[in-house]
Amino acid sequence: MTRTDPEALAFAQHDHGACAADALDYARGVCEQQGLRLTPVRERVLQLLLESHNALGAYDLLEKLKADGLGSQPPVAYRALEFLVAHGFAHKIERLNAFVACSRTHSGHSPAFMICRQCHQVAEAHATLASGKLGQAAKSIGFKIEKTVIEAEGLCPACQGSGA
Amino acid sequence: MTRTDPEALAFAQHDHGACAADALDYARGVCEQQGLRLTPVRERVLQLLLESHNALGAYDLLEKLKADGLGSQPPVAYRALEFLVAHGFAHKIERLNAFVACSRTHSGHSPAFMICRQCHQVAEAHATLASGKLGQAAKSIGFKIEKTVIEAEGLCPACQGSGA
DNA sequence: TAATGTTATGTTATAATATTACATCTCCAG
DNA sequence: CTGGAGATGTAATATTATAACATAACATTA
Ligand SMILES: [Zn+2]
Ligand SMILES: [Zn+2]
Ligand SMILES: [Zn+2]
Ligand SMILES: [Zn+2]
Repeated sequence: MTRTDPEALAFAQHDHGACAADALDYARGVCEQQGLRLTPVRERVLQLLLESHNALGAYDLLEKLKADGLGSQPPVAYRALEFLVAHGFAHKIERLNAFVACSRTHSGHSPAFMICRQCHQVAEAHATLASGKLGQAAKSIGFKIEKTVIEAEGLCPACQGSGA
Repeated sequence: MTRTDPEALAFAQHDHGACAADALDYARGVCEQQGLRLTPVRERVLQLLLESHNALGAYDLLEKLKADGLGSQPPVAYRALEFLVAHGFAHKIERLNAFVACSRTHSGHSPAFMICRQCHQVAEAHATLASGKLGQAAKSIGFKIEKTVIEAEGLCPACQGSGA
């Protein structure tokens, strides 16, 4: 339940076992508090997402669920993802049509992502779009922003070193 | 070839006939200058995108191409779109898996979009992500941004009025 | 002009992503 | 218990996208 909240964790050296365990504990705690049901399928999908900082497609997850004896048809994966995304435990990366576990503790945050095109890791940062250039443009013309997709693609520090 | 460059044109009242005609002329000029081939299929797809400020899916376009006797299989549409996107005459809206014509004159710009969830119009603005919060985070951790996806979803001014 | 290489198009097939619809099961409130 | 709500299982299908290969159009130059 008590998690640190660094920017771009995925590209920093860190104890990922603890990183994943903390995130899972945090999700369990939030669900308990809010009366949400972190069912076996949902929890397993979150665990799978937490295994790395890479984005996983619904069908990648589905294969692993199947291996666990937990449903093998697309809706099983999509429904679990829908729950996780709706409650902020995971995010969809639109650029990749794939999903990552959330690495933050705030609920109701608007995340931004850095996607490494080489190692495919995805780091999450917090974006305050409303304050940026687009936010200003939106305000000035009267567009009411409800949700944002902010994804940067490029090379992570490690991959820049290794002859990219 | 000489186009004005307002922010969020789609949500402002404007002479859309001229808007589309100018964009097409502009694309023709750029192609001539740069030795790019704006072939019939490519030009037709651009025209179709320019007919409105709504995003069109590849299969929407394909139907219209078929009606024109211009190829009816997915690769025809996807290849034309690939050309248009590569040269900055169109953009993909990742959130919608659909495409819009570019409404700007700069080449090499990094666009941002406002998508109205009600009327489905898409307005383009110019985003300088590198200068915003995410840009700072990227710089501080050494992530090298090559491309950005910035899309805001919400309600345009007109749709806020009409009981949304 | 004819030969050649290159780019664009046409076409078939298939992959990858996502949703609809409906039957069944589980859990809890009453 | 029993009814209702939410979650899961499953089949079928829709939507988006690409791979692979054949042909056509166009340019260069012999
Ligand atoms: Zn980690
Ligand atoms: Zn990387
Ligand atoms: Zn217009
Ligand atoms: Zn609108």
